[in-house]
Amino acid sequence: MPNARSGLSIDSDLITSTPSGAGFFTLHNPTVLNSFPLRPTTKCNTNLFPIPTATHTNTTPTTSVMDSAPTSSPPPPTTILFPVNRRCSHDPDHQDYDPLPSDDHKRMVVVGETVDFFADNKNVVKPFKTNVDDFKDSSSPPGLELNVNTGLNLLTTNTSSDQSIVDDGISSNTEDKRAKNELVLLEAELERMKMENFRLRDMLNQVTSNYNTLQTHLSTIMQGQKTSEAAEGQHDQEKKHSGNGVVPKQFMDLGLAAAAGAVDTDELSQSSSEEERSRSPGNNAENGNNNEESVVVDHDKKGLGRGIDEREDSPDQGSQGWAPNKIARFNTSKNIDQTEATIRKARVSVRARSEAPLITDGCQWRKYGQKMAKGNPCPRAYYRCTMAAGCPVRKQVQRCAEDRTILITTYEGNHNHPLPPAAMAMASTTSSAARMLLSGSMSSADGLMNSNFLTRTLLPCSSSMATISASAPFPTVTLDLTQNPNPLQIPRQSTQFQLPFPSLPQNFGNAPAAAATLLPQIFGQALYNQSKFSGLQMSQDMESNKSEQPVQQNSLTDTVTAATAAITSDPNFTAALVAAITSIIGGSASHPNNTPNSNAIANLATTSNSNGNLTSSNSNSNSNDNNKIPSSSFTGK
DNA sequence: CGCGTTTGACCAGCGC
DNA sequence: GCGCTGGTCAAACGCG
Repeated sequence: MPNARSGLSIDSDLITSTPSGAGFFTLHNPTVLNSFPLRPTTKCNTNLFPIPTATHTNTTPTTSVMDSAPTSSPPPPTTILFPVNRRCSHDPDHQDYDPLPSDDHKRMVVVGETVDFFADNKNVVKPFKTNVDDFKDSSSPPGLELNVNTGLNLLTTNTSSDQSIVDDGISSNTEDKRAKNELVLLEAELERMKMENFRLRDMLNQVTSNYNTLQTHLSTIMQGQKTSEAAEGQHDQEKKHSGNGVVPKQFMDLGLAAAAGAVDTDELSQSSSEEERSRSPGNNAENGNNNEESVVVDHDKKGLGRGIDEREDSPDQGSQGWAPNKIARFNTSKNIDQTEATIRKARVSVRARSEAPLITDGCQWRKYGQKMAKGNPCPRAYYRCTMAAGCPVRKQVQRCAEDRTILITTYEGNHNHPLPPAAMAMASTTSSAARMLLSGSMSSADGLMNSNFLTRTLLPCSSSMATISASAPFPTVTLDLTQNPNPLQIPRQSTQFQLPFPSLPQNFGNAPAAAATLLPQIFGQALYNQSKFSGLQMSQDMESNKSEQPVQQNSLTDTVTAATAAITSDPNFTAALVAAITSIIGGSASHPNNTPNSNAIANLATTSNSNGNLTSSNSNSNSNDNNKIPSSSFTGK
């Protein structure tokens, strides 16, 4: 079980970054992460309804807080903490705990009692009463009268000890009035805060309600998609049996399932039908001229029967005794695997100028093979993710034939485990690319509409930073971080569009590996947004047929549209991006050893597995005899 | 000794 | 059907 160890503890791996086995979690740069404008931040503001600090500050050290929570750390102080009841009940036990001078205490208690009392009488406040006579107004509502009386009684009671000091009538009255005014103001302020809290609470409830509604709506959409998938799958099967397979449709169906990420029992019928096809050599043979179909079916076979599950449990290796459970596991996991297999078809290729044998992407990889690829004297190395057992993610690393300083890393698949922040970038890139491309295939048979649509909507600028190919056999997103687009890549692409980061390339020369590490984060988010957007667009299209909550859907789509368009077209985004990268690069240059940035850069620049196999260990291994090459072919320059 | 890499072999798809 | 090619496997090997 080669993955057993590496899958144990992500955290420890993250921190310690094992020197061997390509453990290189290096992008722990808070500056970059924080300055990255698209990084989603989910804050849970627990202080949504704060209590006025003024009142609170005055009362914090009183016995009321201590009495309320004598042993444990006090919770965020609220009006509840004020011991109104205790004081009112004159509990003698708590008198002893009062450390305050009597005067201070009086004031505390007055405020506290009033506050607490108002908590139970929210709707009876006249916030700005300043005249004592108003409190004595007999026409006041009962609640208010209660308030007034309470305040007065408390004040009277608690100031009784001061009678000896303030004995004369006029000054006493003046002081009284002033105190009452103060009290009333405080009450009014408190009430205002309460009302504000109520409003905020309402807003929160509304937001939550909207969120739940949208979630339900999304589920409904997914359900509808799955239903249509099943129908389409059956339709395709019929067509295939009649010798008229519809290749894009087949791809679309799987892509839809993949994009939806839905794994439900509802898919069982469809999955089984597809599985029948994939397991039926007759059908495959009949459609042998259909390359796309073959790819899909074969991939299913490999991913399900051999590729993924076998990697987890190695049924052919005999020692695990997996075979008896094979059918059961096949059935239970086939939906997931099918989705996964489809996602795996989409690839993200990152071209970066780097002397390092690998670009740092935050994941742990284990090399499992190396081969010579046709047309490239440099061998291609195959890696699989070892952060979790059975993670289906693979990557291929190969130097560009034309310019061996360019490292081409191709990612495939979705991680099935939590990822560190540094790895989230590439993971989101790959998964988003897969979803985007597959959803693009869904939106139109050739994927052109989606690409063009996204180009218009999200990518108003133009550069040669990234290209997306929806062409067969695998839809591929190529992120070119080398500023010079690969001349070999572009002609192959049937459709392409570019992501706008015009200011970045000049920085890459200074720290290509850093750029190669950071950029996937950016692209990943961009692609993620595009994916979401395209998905929403698709959902909207589907929903428009159903006429179900069109306003809400439009609203959501518009919101996303506006947000993504603003983000991607906003020059501030590019500026922030440049600043982030510059901070890394600059930090590296000026602080070679100490700063986190420099650590990141150091790791980025020297990143490799312990063996540095791509550069130094010859990598002339080559299973195909007709592809053998000199051992120095993979050493970059 | 454990773990990761190396590397020859194997398998399957695809084109001719 | 055959050969080419890409992808993967797994025993051997090396390193710490």
